[in-house]
Amino acid sequence: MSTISKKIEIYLKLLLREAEGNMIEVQRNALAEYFECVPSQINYVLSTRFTTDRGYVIETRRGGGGFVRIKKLDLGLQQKMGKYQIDGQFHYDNYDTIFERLFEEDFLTKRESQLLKSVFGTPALSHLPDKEAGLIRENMFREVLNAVMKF
Amino acid sequence: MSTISKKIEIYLKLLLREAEGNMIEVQRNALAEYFECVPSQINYVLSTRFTTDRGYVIETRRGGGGFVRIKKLDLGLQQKMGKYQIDGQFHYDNYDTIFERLFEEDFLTKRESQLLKSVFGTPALSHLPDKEAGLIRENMFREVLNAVMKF
DNA sequence: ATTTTTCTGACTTTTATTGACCTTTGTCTT
DNA sequence: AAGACAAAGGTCAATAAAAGTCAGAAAAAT
Repeated sequence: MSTISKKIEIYLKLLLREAEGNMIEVQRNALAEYFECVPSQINYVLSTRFTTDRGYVIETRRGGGGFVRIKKLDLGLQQKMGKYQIDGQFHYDNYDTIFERLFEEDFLTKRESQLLKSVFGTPALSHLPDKEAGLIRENMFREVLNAVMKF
Repeated sequence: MSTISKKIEIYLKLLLREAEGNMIEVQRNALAEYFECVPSQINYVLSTRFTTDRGYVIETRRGGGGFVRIKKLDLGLQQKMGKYQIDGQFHYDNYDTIFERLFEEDFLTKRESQLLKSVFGTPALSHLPDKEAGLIRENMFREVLNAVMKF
């Protein structure tokens, strides 16, 4: 039993496989017309099947010349990054080391790791209680991992 | 899909790169005719893409021999960012713009600016009061400038 | 019979395009 | 010098061309 959503999903994934650079651009309205559905169904498909945790990144633009861009991320990278993930119990206390390791493992360039070290460094957060600062660094580090995986 | 506005933007930036002294002079009507659009669309492009925020200065003159002059500012990093520091009120909405600008000005790579945008973004500091978050961003931004200057 | 998933449409927001009308500057006539 | 006209560019509001949101209906799955 194949629903329209399923068909759209399959179609988009086909396009993705055939595309250069794991990336495609479609127009929501055109796609909806092609599949004879309402435009918002495209959003439904995107939000249920092309989610971040499945390794997709969606970017869109409204207005004249608008588009929907779907990027498929490299899962291998995600896996390899997995070991850096903060999962509640664990938290880092030495981010300098982490960023250096990320550099050595080629996830970051030298400059990138320097930049991050300076942002995470003491002066910026020094006026906060240690615990608070630690929490903020954790949150920021999560964002960093996220960003790196999207490269 | 590319819009006319986008094409005009690209064209002007191309001219700028090839021009002496980071400055070009065009005629609004001629440009509009070349791109087969109404003259006021040129103003639209200028006001949405060649803004002060992005480091451009527009001067115009009406009447016979009128022109539109577009200057790309090429100040040092210090001067450019000094502007943001002087008014002090770094509005955090603006950090995206700042990092994009730093990328456009070749102080940061695309990736670096993406990284920084994600670190400065809402999620990382969302649990803090706005004022506190603003202060932290300011401090971190100072560190970023410092690091960039050492590159 | 419920719960979950899919589908739909009304309403919103963002970005781009167009055109009617306005202002400034330069030049030509008288 | 004044006025008329031409040759620029400016403004703003209306419209068009996208995509987003969200709640409720319908269909499918359990």
